[in-house]
Amino acid sequence: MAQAEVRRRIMDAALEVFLRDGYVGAKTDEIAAAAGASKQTIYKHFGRKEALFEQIVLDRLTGIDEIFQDALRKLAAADDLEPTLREVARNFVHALTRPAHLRVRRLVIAEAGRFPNLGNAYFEAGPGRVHAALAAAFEQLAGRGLLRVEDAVLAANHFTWLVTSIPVNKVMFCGDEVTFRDAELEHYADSAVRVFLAAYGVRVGDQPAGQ
Amino acid sequence: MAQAEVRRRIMDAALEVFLRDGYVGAKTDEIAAAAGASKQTIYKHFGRKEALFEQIVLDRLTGIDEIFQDALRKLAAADDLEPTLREVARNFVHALTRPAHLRVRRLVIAEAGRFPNLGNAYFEAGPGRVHAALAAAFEQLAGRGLLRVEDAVLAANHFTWLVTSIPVNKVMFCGDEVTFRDAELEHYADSAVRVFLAAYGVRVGDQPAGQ
DNA sequence: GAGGGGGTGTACCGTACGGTACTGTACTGG
DNA sequence: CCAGTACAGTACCGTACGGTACACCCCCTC
Repeated sequence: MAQAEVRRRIMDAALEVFLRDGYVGAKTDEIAAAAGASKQTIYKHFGRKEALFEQIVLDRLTGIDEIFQDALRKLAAADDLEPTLREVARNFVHALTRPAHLRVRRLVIAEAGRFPNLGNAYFEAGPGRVHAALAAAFEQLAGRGLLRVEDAVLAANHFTWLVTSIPVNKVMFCGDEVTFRDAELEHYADSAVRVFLAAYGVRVGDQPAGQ
Repeated sequence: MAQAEVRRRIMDAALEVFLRDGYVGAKTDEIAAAAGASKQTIYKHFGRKEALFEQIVLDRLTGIDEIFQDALRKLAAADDLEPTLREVARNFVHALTRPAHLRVRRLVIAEAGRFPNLGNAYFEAGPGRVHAALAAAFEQLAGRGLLRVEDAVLAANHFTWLVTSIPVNKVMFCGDEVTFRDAELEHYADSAVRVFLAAYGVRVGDQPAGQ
């Protein structure tokens, strides 16, 4: 039963070629060569180039957010907010700046015009889910008087983009060879948390859970 | 002397086709048809498809930041910080969410792998320049005791991404048919300013220009 | 009114790519 | 030992695209 293994080899090779050349620029012959497979086999498994592309991108989407779910559960239950939030932020920035993630992000953006449903699916499974989970955590924290949050989803957006925008946008334009040192990423995370808490944290003198 | 006019017609048509189909997907025949020009003329003017593409993108870069320069000069000299900052933010978010800008942004990101110099040039001429100008304004404001800013470039990044990230990222993934109502955009701008000032504004009881 | 620069239209060339057909082969189960 | 299946390899088809060549045209200038 080597079927699954061949299929995986094809998908891995195809992902690499699609990431490098884009959907139109990728050649099925090259994918076959890179996979060490026959073009015939590819078409047996996936039917059309489009289907292969969609399968691959969708495949990369499953479980994007699971990495954060436990961190966010911990966050919602945290008593010591600032260090926990800082940990979440560092978590975020490290995970989201991994080349494996950013290259897919670039590819999806690039092909969002040709595959609108893929763009939507990516946004839904990625930022959408993360924002929702983060907003839920913020609401719990607000309920416990540890955060002053009026619009939790907005706050989740602010947090996420504060943490990740600088490195992510740089890579979007300047390619994958841009890398960041850990200290740099953590500086982004920490300063984002500082800004976030200045706006949404409770300060001495505030009423416990007021808006 | 219709030379310049034909050239412009070609560039306009080519931009449209490139934006719709990407670099590889765009067909020179189609560009010629859309421009009402002959393919021969295109190749007389630009030589190769790559050169045409680069010219067009570079052409869209000139003067990106000029829109903001006067607003930022006004900001640096402002006495009443919050409303001025809010005006700048609304300015930003309206300008950057114009389809004409976002589609080019998507295109550049999409082709950053194939044209690395274009990605760099875009980042330099766009976000780079804006961040630099904004940072200069923040430093002046900090010098006048109206802002508490340690790292002005970081603060400029925070401001910019706080203001624009939500709509910009949505469009990146979900295509150009996503539009925003003015009220929505201004809500993003205002809430971004609120967060920014909570972190970087001076509060009663702060020493005049302290860190 | 001859000449030339800049343009259009079209036919064309070479190549390359998505997708298919065909052959041969290794493995697997009965 | 046989049948079936999944695969590699390769040749192939049709089409399409980047780029060029050629014929013709308009307009301006001397």
